[in-house]
Amino acid sequence: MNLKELADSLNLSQTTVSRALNGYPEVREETRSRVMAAAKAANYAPNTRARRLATGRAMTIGHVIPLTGKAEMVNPIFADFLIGAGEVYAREGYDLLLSMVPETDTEAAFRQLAANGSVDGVMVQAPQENDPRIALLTELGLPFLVHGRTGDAKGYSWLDIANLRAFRRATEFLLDLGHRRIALINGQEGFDFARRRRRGFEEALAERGVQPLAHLMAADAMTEGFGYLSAATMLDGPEPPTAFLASSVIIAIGIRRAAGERGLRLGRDISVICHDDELSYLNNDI
Amino acid sequence: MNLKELADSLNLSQTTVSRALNGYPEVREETRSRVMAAAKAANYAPNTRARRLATGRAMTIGHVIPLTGKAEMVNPIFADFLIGAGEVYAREGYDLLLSMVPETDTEAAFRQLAANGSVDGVMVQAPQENDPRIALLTELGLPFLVHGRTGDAKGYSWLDIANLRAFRRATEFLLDLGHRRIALINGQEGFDFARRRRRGFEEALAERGVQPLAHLMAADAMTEGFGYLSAATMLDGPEPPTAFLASSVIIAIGIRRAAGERGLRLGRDISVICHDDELSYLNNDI
DNA sequence: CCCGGATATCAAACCGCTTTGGGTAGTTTT
DNA sequence: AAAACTACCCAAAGCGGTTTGATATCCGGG
Repeated sequence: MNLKELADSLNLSQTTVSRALNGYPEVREETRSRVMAAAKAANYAPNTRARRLATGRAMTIGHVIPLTGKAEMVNPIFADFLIGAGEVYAREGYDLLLSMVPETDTEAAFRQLAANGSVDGVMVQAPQENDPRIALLTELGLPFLVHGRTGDAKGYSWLDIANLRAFRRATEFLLDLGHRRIALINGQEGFDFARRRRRGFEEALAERGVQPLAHLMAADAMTEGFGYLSAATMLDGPEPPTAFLASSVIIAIGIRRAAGERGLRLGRDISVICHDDELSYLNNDI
Repeated sequence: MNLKELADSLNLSQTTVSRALNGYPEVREETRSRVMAAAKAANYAPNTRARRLATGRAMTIGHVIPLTGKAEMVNPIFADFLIGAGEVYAREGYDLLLSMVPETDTEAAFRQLAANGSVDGVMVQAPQENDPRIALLTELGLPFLVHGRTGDAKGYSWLDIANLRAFRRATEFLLDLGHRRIALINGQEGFDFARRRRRGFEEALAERGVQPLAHLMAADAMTEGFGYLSAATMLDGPEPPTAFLASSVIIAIGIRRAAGERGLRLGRDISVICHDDELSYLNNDI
């Protein structure tokens, strides 16, 4: 059933039926309800492809996921973000287009999206310092929103959390508990969020006159293995940490493994604070 | 730059340009290369919306993710599957449309997709016994592929792994090692894969004349907390297991936590085999 | 009674591509 | 030399909606 057939069956023009369905005012209420009823009865839904061509809007937001060897973009936090974004889009009548491309092809992918008009805008996740995607998208005129920020965060829209403050406060909390050898196991430094977190950590230490120890700071893709190896090395070292600050619950699980192997119990022998610890399948409260 | 402009600039008809770009034979090689060059120079990409309307194909596969309270569909295995599917689609020129809907709205979502033609087909994940989605999609005539299977697995296309055999073999392996009290911590029984896994487990036990113990079997959404609580209960019980079979690495992490708290070391004091243990950020080899 | 202004509806243009159904040379058959 | 192909190219008709620019009717004001 398409618009023409529906209109014919009602002895109305396509114009009127279209307007009735889309809530335009220039149609009598009685006519509108007749149309609505007929549409519902016929199980009519406007063809998305036609509507998109006619309106010039794709009603779709693109997420371009660069596939690197590293796990960063496939990590569970990003997956959760994706789900949340999808929910919001759906609520507003937008679709979510997921585009998986080898990292080296991201630029081509964006150019493609901009040229072929299959999305109205894109989400940019995990920006690096001076992320080339921002300049590219600006040049292409393809609307975008950055999840995170970079540089002076000027000239584009972004949404972010207070990474620096979160880590400063967490560090202060550990310092208040008396810890002096605090380890930071962070995400890859290339990412803005990781740098902000480190700054927060360092600022808090500096404020209390505590020297940050290079051997108690690690940064890499946030995997369990990385958390484990880093923690193991630190714990076996000459000046082992008494507390850990982890950038992800996945890292924290690795820390727990390393600690456990050494007979250390979290919360008793050693303190761990971890960020991004709310994953549906990794509940943090049992 | 659209097709008309490109054609005009080349003094050719839209027909010829379109055919040249799409590799049709009725166009001279010289003309084709001229067109190709001009298209590249002008950075021309056919408008997706128009192309989709004209061809009647959406060039898009839909994944409808029901949002339940439970974590099942958001679990990392599904996320990994999504990434993999997206890669394949991209390779074939297809997009991946992600649709997050409250579980109660799945039927409406599928009807919508079928009526408005925004996808050419959909992927159905984690089927339950006699999954209503299969009947619905068949009725709607919307092509679909089931990841997993259910019932007699007849009358539709599916792809699946050998769940039953994997768990039978894993169980046999543990039996060979001398284990007799083996625990199974499984996914929700509503899902076909979980039932198959249990069958494999039970068949292996039966073959060796070992009684399956009800208190050593648990099934629920595969979270870390569930793995932890189940393992803790079992280990503290009167007949604790000497080995665990886990349906997911997430569950296994919970088992490890419970074991660790009780001074048990995996691989030394207790054996654990887990399925779906290959997640990029949860490397299993360190 | 005529005119201006709502109100409700319609025919047709348009979005940008694909595809159908010719047409025109030039070449080969008969 | 006419008939039958072939190789290339084109105009125009879709695809199924939205939107523009009329048209027809009715009503109140001057």
